[in-house]
Amino acid sequence: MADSKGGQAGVAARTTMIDVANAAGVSFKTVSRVLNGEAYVRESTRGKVLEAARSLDYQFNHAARSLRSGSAQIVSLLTGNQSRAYTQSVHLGALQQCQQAGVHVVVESAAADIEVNIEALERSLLETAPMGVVVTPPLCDNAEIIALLERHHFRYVLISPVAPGPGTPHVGMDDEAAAREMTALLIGLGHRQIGFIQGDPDDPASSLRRRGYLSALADAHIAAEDTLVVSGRFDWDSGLVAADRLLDLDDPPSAIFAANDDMAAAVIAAAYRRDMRVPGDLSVAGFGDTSVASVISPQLTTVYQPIVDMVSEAVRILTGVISGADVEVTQMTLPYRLVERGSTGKC
Amino acid sequence: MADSKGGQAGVAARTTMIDVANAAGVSFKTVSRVLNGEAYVRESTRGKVLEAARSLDYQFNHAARSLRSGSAQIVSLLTGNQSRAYTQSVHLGALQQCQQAGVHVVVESAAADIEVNIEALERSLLETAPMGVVVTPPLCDNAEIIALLERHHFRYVLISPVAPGPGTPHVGMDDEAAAREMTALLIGLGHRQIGFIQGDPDDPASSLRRRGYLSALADAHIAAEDTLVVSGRFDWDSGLVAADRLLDLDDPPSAIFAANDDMAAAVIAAAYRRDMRVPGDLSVAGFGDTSVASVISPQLTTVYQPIVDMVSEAVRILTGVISGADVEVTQMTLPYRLVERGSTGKC
DNA sequence: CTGAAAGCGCTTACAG
DNA sequence: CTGAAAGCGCTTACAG
Repeated sequence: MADSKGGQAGVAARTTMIDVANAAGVSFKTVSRVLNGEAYVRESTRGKVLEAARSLDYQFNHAARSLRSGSAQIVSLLTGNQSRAYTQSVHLGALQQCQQAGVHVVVESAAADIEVNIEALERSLLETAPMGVVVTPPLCDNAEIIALLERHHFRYVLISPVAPGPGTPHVGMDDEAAAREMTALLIGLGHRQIGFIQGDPDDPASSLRRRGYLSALADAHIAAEDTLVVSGRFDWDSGLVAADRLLDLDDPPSAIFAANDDMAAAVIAAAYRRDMRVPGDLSVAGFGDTSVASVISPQLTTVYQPIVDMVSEAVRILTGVISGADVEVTQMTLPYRLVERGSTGKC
Repeated sequence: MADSKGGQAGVAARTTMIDVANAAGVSFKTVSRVLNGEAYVRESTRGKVLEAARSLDYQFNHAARSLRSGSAQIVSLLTGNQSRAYTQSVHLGALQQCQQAGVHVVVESAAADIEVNIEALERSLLETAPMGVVVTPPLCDNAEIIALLERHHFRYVLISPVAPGPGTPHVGMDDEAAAREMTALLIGLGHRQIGFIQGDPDDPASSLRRRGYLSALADAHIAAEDTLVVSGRFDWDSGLVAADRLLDLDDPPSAIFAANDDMAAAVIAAAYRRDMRVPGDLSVAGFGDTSVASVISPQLTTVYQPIVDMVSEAVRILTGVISGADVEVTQMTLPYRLVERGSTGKC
């Protein structure tokens, strides 16, 4: 009775900018300004609006925005030449979060030969006018791409960059710590002669993992031997070649740690071809916990890498203009996890 | 000069329902009716509107609809317990198409024990009120689920059902023909003693593939032997057991065709454990062309199954109310493709 | 079977 | 730094 305005009793009407404006004592236009991160809003006003939005549990209406603004919000996904499993995970993470934010995903895949395509990329980005760009490995460590993004003032978040500049928004995991921990696990099993297969020697992620490997050896006072570190290119074939190099050594390793699962799978294949048993004669560890890890024999001991979540968080940073926090969090390190399966055993 | 109405020259204004209405000579409300598939529209009117929409290349504005109607459009994804790779592909296909249609995806995963969960599923579906439901294997052949969907008049599309009722909307591929062709490939390589590893014997998809296998044998006048068909459960472990059963036969097969890639990977593992070479001593073929197929040694000869596309098409059927066609296409068979890699060779 | 009016929740200019 | 007005393209009742 007290409230005789329209609206059905019991049905909570959606909270709109107008409600937030009333609660904050400003016009709804000001609410719009704050929520869109526009300049020229007094700091105290901004605080009141954010506080009101939070206490009313205000949900932004993306449909209304895109109807009025006449253009869909877009997040661009810059992907390089990773494995199929990796790329699928990246797409999934982006799509999941974007659909929730009412944002569209546009995939810009850059081939290996960046130099040739950088102009096409620039044109496409300018045309698409994304509200943000997610840059995945190995592109996230490409100075030319970062420079391009900076030049045009695109907002962006890097996934798993090795050397992000100070303040550069990024989401990743601690590759070095993960590799160190995995190496320590092997050492704990009694292995002293541990081989490491990296990706391209100058691949950023790969070098972090190698660093972790070396530091675990140092921690255990095991001398690192150059011959025990060989290079692949992250694919299965190169992993096979690398494994053979290690197993052909005069003093071959009793355990091999590969910088990704595909190469680790190849190590197991190489062992079988030599009638070596895994883990009886050779322990094998991978990195990534991709789907291959659980469908090879024996199943692979590896590091779970939260790719879907990393990309998801990156999109959240890009799309989440309304954050309660005073300082927006734009750098995150997500937890990894060691997954011990059948491919590793005591020495 | 002739057109002095507002709007910037050169910038094509978006085509709206009003434009379509003018072109068709009806009110825009009628256009809305037609495009939403409402009843009570004269057939001739419907035709005119559809024709006008097509010739003007009208694009429906989802933002406007959800703003006005106050609720997001939702497609539900009913997924059972398939492999991780399969599920990821399903999600990807749905998300890709839904984002384009401005529709949200809600995932309803049903555990193996349907009976227990059917009520929860019903409640959730009623609450979500999706505009359509995509049902993936093995749920797509569950009579109880179909009955539930029919009872509440949900629109739905089945993915790869084995025995869809007449007129039941579904998207799939010809599993039987694919299996027949793969078996014929093995026969063409000189194999006569060919083992087959199915999933659960009563799994619908599995039985189609077995049928294809048997019919290829018949085509080649090769007598089928019961001992050469063994059952797994689609996972790696069961594939290993099944492979051992086949290889332990007095007259073991020279080739083994597994009903999915995971089990085929296990066959290769089983062969290595016996010091058999693949394909030298044993040819192995899989089904699916999932990511594992290219990261095992040797790489797997298999059947490419377009899961992402199948789900994508299913969503398109569910969301695409405006179809130019007079009769809406709700049944599709997508092409498969044999992928010959290193795991098969001459006998 | 078809139509005229109102309004969903925002952003876009424009004005102070 | 802040606000009042108009309108994006549809759907919802309601009326014929």
